Amino acid sequence: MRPYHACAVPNRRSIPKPAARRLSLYLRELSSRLEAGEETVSSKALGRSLGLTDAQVRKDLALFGQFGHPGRGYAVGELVESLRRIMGRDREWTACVVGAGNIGRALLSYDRFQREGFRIAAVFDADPAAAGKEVARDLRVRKMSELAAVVAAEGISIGIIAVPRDAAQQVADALVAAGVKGILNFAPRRIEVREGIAIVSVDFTVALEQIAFQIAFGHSPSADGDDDLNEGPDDAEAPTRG
Amino acid sequence: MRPYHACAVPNRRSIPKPAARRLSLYLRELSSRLEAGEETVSSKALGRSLGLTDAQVRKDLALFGQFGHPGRGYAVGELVESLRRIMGRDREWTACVVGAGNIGRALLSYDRFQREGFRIAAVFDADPAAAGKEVARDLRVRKMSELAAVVAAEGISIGIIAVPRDAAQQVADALVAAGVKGILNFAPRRIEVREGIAIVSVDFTVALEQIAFQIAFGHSPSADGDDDLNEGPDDAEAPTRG
DNA sequence: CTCTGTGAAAACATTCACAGCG
DNA sequence: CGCTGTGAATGTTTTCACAGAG
Repeated sequence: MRPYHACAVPNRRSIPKPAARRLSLYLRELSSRLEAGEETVSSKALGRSLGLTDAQVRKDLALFGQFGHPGRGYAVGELVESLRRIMGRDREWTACVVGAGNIGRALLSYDRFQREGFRIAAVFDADPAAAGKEVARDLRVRKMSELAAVVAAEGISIGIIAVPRDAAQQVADALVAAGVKGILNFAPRRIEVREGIAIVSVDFTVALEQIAFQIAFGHSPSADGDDDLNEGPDDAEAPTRG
Repeated sequence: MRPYHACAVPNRRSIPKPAARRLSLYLRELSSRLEAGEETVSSKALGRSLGLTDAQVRKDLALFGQFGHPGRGYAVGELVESLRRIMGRDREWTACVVGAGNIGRALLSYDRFQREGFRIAAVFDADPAAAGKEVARDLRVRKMSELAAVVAAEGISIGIIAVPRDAAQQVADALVAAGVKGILNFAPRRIEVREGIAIVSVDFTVALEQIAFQIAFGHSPSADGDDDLNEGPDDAEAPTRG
């Protein structure tokens, strides 16, 4: 009896960064197929949907255990469950948004977060004039001075930065001091955090600029006519601080 | 006399994808230093600001020509100008947003696009009830049926997809048919376009999921305590279509 | 015969380390 | 000296190709 569907995390280290990003894609595609009633899927079919080779899919999944059934493929339900556990998606995450401007408010209205198990429990803004305003379903803007207390009280583990560039690092420091374990940054600059804090950045201007570059330069960077799905938001990890 | 500050594009191919992403970071940092009045900068200083090694910075810049002055560093003004030209940032780009929901509206209000030379000239929405509404400074929502005509009339070369998942591919096809050369996609799915069309995706849920994974897994993917700035939005290039 | 898991090979990207310019 | 540009060395990720399970 081999341990099919067994160990969730064999080595617990050395997950290639690109593979980590693709995990999200696998989970999404698999969830979609599960909903559609599919019971099994081959690495080839999965790869095709996502623009990846079958070998890539198998290597990635094999990082976490033996999920496949030779000759048959992967059991969709099983795999979804395993991936959810591996990625920490089997629990609810509580987050807060800092910055009640355009981006902050758009994120608060973004249903998908809620639906996917990311609950936004609080909004903060530095502008005293904004404090107290109801900015989304039963969420009032709070003062920055309340940050630490609210993070603790609500059990917030993820902070979302939606403030202007020049305030971003300061806000990040405050979030970390308040006890969050990860930060999603929308400000257009690099954020430094001490080791052990997860940080991922999403930068609209860089994204647009990449398009401009590709058009102006007349090529997809590297790999000419090749297909190429390059998943994953900008993420930054920096030790030189703290 | 060696051709300093000469050739803008030597090989015009084989720009490593990660390098292409870092170009945006260089330009941003350099612009900031230019504004601050700095005249020269070394690869080491530049790298330090961005969490990169000096060698990396030099390699990246050397892809496009000889910009540095041995013993002195890089002339900030010169380099900014060159990078802007290389990245196509020396001209204005005209874009349109499809989808007047939360994300679409937030993007329309995002001043930075305008300031950086990306002009959003039109908004479209499939909902007939939305048509005609003024959704941002002098921009009224247009019907999807007007897409092709408006793209042509306004000289729109970039389309921004801010519609729900299930409509995204269809919208992408319409944009390409209308003549845009690049697409920025905010819908949570992979978009396929024919070769020659630039596509970059930004996926909020994947971003959050990466944070959850890092926290749940208790590691930064690969490279343990190492510093690591991984710039760049998800981008997708797919040939298998059209 | 289909499809996985996985070593071995290839491709790709980063860092090192140094010659050479100013 | 300080600093660039770059070949050579190292490290990382992807692809290949095949043994073995069902």
